[in-house]
Amino acid sequence: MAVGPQLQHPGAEGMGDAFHPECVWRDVIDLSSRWTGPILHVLRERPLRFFELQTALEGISDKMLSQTLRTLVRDGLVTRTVEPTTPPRVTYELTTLGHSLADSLAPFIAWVRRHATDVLAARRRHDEPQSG
Amino acid sequence: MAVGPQLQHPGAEGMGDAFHPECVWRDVIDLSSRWTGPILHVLRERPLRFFELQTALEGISDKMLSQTLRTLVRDGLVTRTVEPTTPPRVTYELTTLGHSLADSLAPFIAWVRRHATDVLAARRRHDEPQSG
DNA sequence: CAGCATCCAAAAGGATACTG
DNA sequence: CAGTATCCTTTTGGATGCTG
Repeated sequence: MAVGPQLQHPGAEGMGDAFHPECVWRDVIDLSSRWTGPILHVLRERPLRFFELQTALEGISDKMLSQTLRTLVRDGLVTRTVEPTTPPRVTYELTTLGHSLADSLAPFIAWVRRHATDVLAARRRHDEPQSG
Repeated sequence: MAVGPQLQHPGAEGMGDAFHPECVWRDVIDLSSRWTGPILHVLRERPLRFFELQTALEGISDKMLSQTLRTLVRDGLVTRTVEPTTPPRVTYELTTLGHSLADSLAPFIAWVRRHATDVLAARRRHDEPQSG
């Protein structure tokens, strides 16, 4: 997704850097990763420990959870806090930046909740044989 | 991303169907596809022809453009109109549903515009060697 | 509990060539 | 112009086994 200036009408010269490959949103926040969105979303409510995230995100593997969390930490969206107990207790929490991102995703999530059935219905309609 | 009811606090029994695999947003609207978001976004301004989309979306291949558009049409988010001229003139346009989706994505896009530098800076800070 | 390493299967997606 | 078909590389991400 473009992160450049607002799109001029396509075809015009004014496209500017709106859609340069480097500006595609994927390079900034990788929503294309299966779990980035869900993790940001569950962390909105409160900080969570590793195993709590794993529970909340039914089906995520260790690998993907820690991998996605590492990216989020690296990008300044989530903090990782270790209490050096035995066993260790590691807590993940949204930063201010992460919160603002998660908030910006809320309308989209609400849209999916509200319109999932519409999309599914359209898909069914499209796929069913055009019999007379 | 969950499309179920609002998340209860994770770990509680009330998780309901919030994160069932079937409810992950990817199954409803595939934002994880590299081009779904960008296409929806450029179509917000006005209907576009195939080659106009290709121009606006610098770098997209024929294959990915037609493939992504087909999915969008199938899901009732975009209409495809063919004028049977020679050569044919095919126009893509957001449906009402598609517009509401694109609108719901706007805050996220605005966030990326505003905070891309923050993320990039955090990433640089994280990656640079922890020298003294 | 909180992970990392390795291996492997599946999906995404670009390049190229061809069609009505 | 507006695609489709095929090939092939890259990326994603699950499974399994091991560690402090």
